[in-house]
Amino acid sequence: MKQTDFVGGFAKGLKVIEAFDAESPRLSIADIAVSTGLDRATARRCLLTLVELGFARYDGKYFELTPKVLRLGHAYLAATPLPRLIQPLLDHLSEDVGQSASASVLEGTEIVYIARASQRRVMSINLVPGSRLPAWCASMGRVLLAALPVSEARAVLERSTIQANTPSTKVSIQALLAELDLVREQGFALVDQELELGLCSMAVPLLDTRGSVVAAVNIGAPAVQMAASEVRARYLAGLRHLQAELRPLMN
Amino acid sequence: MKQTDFVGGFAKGLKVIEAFDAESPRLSIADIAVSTGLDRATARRCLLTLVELGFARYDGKYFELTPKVLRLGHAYLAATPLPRLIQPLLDHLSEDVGQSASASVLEGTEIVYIARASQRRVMSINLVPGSRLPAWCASMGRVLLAALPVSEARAVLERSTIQANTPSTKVSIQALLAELDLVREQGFALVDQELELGLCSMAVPLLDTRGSVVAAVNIGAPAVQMAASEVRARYLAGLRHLQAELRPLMN
DNA sequence: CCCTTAATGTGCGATATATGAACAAATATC
DNA sequence: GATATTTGTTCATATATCGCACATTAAGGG
Repeated sequence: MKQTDFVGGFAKGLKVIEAFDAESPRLSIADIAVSTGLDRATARRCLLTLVELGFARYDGKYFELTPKVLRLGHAYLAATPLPRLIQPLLDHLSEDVGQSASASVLEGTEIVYIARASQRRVMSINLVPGSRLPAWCASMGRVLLAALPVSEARAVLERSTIQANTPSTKVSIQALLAELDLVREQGFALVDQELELGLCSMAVPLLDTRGSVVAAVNIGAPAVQMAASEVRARYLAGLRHLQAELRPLMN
Repeated sequence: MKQTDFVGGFAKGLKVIEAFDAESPRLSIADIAVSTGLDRATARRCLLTLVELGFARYDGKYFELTPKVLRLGHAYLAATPLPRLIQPLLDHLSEDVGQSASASVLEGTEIVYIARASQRRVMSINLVPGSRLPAWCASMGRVLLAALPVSEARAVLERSTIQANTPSTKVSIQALLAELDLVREQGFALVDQELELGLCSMAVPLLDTRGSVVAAVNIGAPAVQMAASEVRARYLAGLRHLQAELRPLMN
């Protein structure tokens, strides 16, 4: 790529949008300049541009994003075949088994939810398309990591911030790599309360017609109601069925 | 705003992202140039920038967005207090009544979903935060329009593309304005199969501590199970309760 | 209340970007 | 298979942006 094929102002503006998060929903010009590393003047121009376009509001002191930015994320969901194809299958599966079902893809060290059919909430946090979880401790993350060459999977794990969320959490890279071997061998991942107490989740990979892993799908169940072995017995068939249904549609 | 306080390259790049939608998930450089009105050279530079940043992929012919763009929309959901405050209340309400509950805000002529707790699917389309519906025919849209000065509400209606979705759909601006008067008077909107056959939905406005309408919340029910009058009898109290719970939190 | 410190706004030269035309390459049409 | 048409890429140049330094305003402290 040539130097002239890159629009710096665009890249900087996107960094500004990404600077807004839960810890800092309202940001001043100086805040943005610090967190993005941009010059204050540049940050200010990007912010005023966002305001002008209706993506942000300004009260003279602080900027905040408007719901219009959801348009951008939605452009992906509306435009990409995979989320649209998966959604009805997830709905069906979720209703069949009476538990929440989700689909996600790998993005760096995290999984990104691209579709979800939710039943009663089990997890402490609400998941919607666009939500992210660390790959190493999520069932779909394990499935997606297992699909990578071992060296790449290891590289992702080494870049991840690994910490024990519960007493059961596997935290050593060695243990996680061994787990990925197991996942690869059996064709599914079962995570029993490693992410959150009371949550047991099982995932399988989704393949396209060429056999490449394009996403993962999972079912989450309250661990108080059933043991991990029961989760496997009850939900594996449904997941495999969805896997088989989707495959011919993806090419 | 001064001329120099606007970053053209940023604005053009955002237009490029918005150019992707369900009808055109994969776009060539020329496609983008046409749909955005940008010069082909400029469109190309924006697209290559997106690829460089990981927001898009390029196979040498067509561009498509990657899940990374969900980051942008999610920046709003994570950063804005309203969606985060409403979500647990919606979960609770939804579970109580056994129907889906949602919250949305007005954006031009459309409502944008900012939070949702879904039960079994009633509507034909899947709704997630970021989804949009025309305001004039949705219960939350009616509530949000009713909160505007009449002249503004009329202006929005006149800009809207109004069409009969079902035999019950109110399509005349006059009828819709009368409906808004009723909504304003009774403090809620009840839409009985005007958007989609078999769907009945009721909404109330959400106010902040100063009494301004900041969003709307609704419950959707299958019309085959219950008449509109029953929807009102069963769900109004729950909606009002949520309304009262949220108000002191919004300032 | 004044002084200090920090944050925001502004003008300007250096630098990077947008433009449209020209060319090359690939498709479509006949 | 030759021609027309669309598409992608490159280039020179006019133009807009960037980042710095300075001016201005607001905030905090004694």
